[in-house]
Amino acid sequence: MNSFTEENYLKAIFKLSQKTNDGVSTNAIAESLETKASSVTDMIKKLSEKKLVNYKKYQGVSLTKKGKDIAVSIIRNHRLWEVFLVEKLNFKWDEVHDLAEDLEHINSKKLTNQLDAFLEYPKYDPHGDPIPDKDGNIHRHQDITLADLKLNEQGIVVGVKEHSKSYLNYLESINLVLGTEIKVKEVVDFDRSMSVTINKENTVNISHQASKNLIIKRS
Amino acid sequence: MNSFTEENYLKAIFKLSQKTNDGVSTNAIAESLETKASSVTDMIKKLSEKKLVNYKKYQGVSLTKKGKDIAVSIIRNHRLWEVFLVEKLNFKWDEVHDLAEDLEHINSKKLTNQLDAFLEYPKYDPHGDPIPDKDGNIHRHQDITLADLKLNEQGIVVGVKEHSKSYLNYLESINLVLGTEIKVKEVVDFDRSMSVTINKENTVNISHQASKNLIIKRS
DNA sequence: ATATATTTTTAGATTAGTCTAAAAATATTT
DNA sequence: AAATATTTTTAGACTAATCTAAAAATATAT
Repeated sequence: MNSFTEENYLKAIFKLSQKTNDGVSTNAIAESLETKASSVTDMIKKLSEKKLVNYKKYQGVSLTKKGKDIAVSIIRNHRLWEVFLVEKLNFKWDEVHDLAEDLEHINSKKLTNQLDAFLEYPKYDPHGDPIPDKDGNIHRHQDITLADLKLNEQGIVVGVKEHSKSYLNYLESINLVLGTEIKVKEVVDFDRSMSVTINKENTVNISHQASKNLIIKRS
Repeated sequence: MNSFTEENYLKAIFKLSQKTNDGVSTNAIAESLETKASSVTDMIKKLSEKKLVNYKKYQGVSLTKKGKDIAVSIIRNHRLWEVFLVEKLNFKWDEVHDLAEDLEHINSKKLTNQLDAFLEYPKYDPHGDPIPDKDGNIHRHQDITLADLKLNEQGIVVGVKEHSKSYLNYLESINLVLGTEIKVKEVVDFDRSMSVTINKENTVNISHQASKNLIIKRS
């Protein structure tokens, strides 16, 4: 068995490798887990002993098959629990992350799969992140954001790239939730802010900072 | 915040004080948590520092109000999760204990109360143990077991005093589940075994060991 | 009431995970 | 290519929770 701490390292390494393709650096892991580089080195050695990561001194680290399987299954747990909290227990999408961080470490294949069935095999969590299936397959959205849309193009909001409470609250305050239809009415050249129409009803102004974190499916 | 370990000590002390009324002994705690007396002494000192237990060397230990509140809320969590696992995720009553041991430590009043509401405020868990309410009140069953019933008396099975997989499996194999109506048809004097009729249908023989662990409500 | 047995506590060591400070390796600049 | 900066690793220390072995306190038996 692996400790919560080990699992959190595996998850962090998995998420960081998504971005880089390359080996993940000690410092990147330290930053992501809000710990010190020396602690990371220690833990990497331990994970390497357990054959969960590939590691050569000073060369960065990558997950082995075994390590990746664990990371993916924890992410699966996390996202299923988020769905449960929102769909069944009436939590808001900005309230579920921390609880899911704890729940994800409850280690039972049966629990995970029964929960999945109970929720009717959801494909995405409340933030639009894809839920890995039983076999660890992840169907990612195409990486198109609102900021990529040109004048008069339209799409459906299918996810967010930034998960902070403040961003999620802001989106909700302007009625921008998953499934919302959005159309670009104006693009301001100098700061890349946009005017967009939401659900063919109201029009709002959105900063580039906000639009580049909104994942869109063209429609 | 308290660690899982601290919470488990509080829970163990709470359960042991139910039985004794008196202060709980170091050895009793050690046995219940499958650890050593010396470890218990160390932890008791720590809990005492935190004002969660009353402790005087060599005099046994008892919970303070604060300690008791924590213990009860963990038991509430445990039993609510057991209901969830059985009612919503189709677990059997002999499969849920270990998972609930983990889930009980997820610390969120909101989660607990929303789960309670989602389950429609159950009063008992799948083994008939009472679920403490929001304010920590516990409505215990009267302590009558099948072994207390006389010839021709009858009652409803409302709980078990022994939670081992083997006992629970045995009960299920003879169709003895919560809610079953049971009537004493014969009591064998020398070994106190009984013949009982289950749901007015079939009649089975039950050892004293089995009957004294079955909690009954007279009917 | 003294001797013996049991229980509880203390002393000192161990393991997991973390940290700081310094050393070693790698990367960047001039 | 040497000097400087950055990153990574090592060395050694700390805390939480545990353990074994021995000492101290309490309980039981004769």
